[in-house]
Amino acid sequence: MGMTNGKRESLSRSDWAEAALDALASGGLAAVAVEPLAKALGTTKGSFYWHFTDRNALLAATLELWERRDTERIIAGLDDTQDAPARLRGLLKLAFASVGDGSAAGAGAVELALQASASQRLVAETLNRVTKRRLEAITSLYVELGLPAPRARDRALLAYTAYLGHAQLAHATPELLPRGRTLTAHVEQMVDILVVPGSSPDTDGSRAASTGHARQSDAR
Amino acid sequence: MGMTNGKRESLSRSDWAEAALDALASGGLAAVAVEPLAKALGTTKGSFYWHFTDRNALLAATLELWERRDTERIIAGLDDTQDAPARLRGLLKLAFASVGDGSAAGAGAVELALQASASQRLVAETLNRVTKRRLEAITSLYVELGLPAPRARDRALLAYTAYLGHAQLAHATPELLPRGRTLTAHVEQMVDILVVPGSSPDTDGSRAASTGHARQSDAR
DNA sequence: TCATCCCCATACGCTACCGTATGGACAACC
DNA sequence: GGTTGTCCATACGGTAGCGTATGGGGATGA
Repeated sequence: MGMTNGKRESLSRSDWAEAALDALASGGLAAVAVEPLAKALGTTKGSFYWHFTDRNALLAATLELWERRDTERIIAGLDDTQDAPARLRGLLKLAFASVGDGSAAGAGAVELALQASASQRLVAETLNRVTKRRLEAITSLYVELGLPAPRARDRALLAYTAYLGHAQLAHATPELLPRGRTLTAHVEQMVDILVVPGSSPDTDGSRAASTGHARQSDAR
Repeated sequence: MGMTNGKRESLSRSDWAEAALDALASGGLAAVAVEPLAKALGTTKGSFYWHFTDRNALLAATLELWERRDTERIIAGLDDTQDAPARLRGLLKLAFASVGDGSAAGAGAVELALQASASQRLVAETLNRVTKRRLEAITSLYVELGLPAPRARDRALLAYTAYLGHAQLAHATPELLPRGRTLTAHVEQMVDILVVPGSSPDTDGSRAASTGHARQSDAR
């Protein structure tokens, strides 16, 4: 009971949830299906319906797993040792970069799948919680930057909105995004535009941040 | 042959495509299914398989219908009588607004459905064409604003990215978006940030727009 | 050694959808 | 008024997935 190691012993509830999360990331919500997952795990439905009552139960477990990890991730992503502008820049750059450089399914795959299936109540609810949490985190960073609360909220919305759209583009039409160095330059530029502090453009010089976007020179 | 009026005569190919487009907008790609559509049209599969060889053929017709309309729409959306900044602002505001004020499925419903199903080759291809076309249109507007080509492209990407993300938010988690007047204000602000020309912050005074972002126009 | 319980395999029925086959209703035309 | 062609209804077989039922293997404890 509670063996979380995955040799080839008997499967556990979380093994199924893990596999379901993978399937969700790569095949969308429809891929979270009992029989295909059983095949992928090298077992049969018999196993599944012992651990779960329902496909819906699996879905719930999967969503919870994702939500928990995401919450941890967002907390870990905020490096307390830096000041507000650096943290904001870092967070945004990390988010935009994690989307997937153009080829393989990046970190945002799950959220895109969920976004697409927001008609499901369970999905909609977790999505709401996660999005709310993220928006609050970004908003508070903008507040630390000196923006008044409502404006900070607006900026956070814009930033998150850009993140979502970027993930969409990277997933659906990667050919239309720049690649390689040009991509990172583009991300850098977006972050620049999204961050623009109210007054001081660069508080500390310690950060080598905004590498050399200055001119966006490279014509490629 | 070619009767496009929709009394209760015999159905035509485009009747099916039309219905499929509706289904696509409201129920996603999975809703473009023969038997359900037949039920919705008050007929049976027999009719469908007379007009189409395949479900795939229906999909192709539906995508083509959408693409054609979208192309017309984007052309119509660009009002030639105005100058570049006004056209850009108008286009963006129209796009952001058409997303759906928060309740019913707005104009962007189809694209979101397609975005979610970009694994399908047919979908990916049309999506590519449409996105490419849109990006080019936005880019050329930024060029008219005086930006050099590569920067214009970057700004266009950011703007389109914001549009996509906004549509996502409006569709999946509308509760997290402001509503009513606050929403329009937010859109206005986003457009302000997205438009910021390289040099002249406000070419024409006719626009009462830019609510108050006045400063923080990036030096450079 | 035998009973018990955990974990899984197999077989079954059910639903939803695809695509095919076939036969008609109905109008147009000769 | 029979023929032809258009358009649709119905019936059939096939696949994929859900959920249930039932039985069995294997460890564990008495």
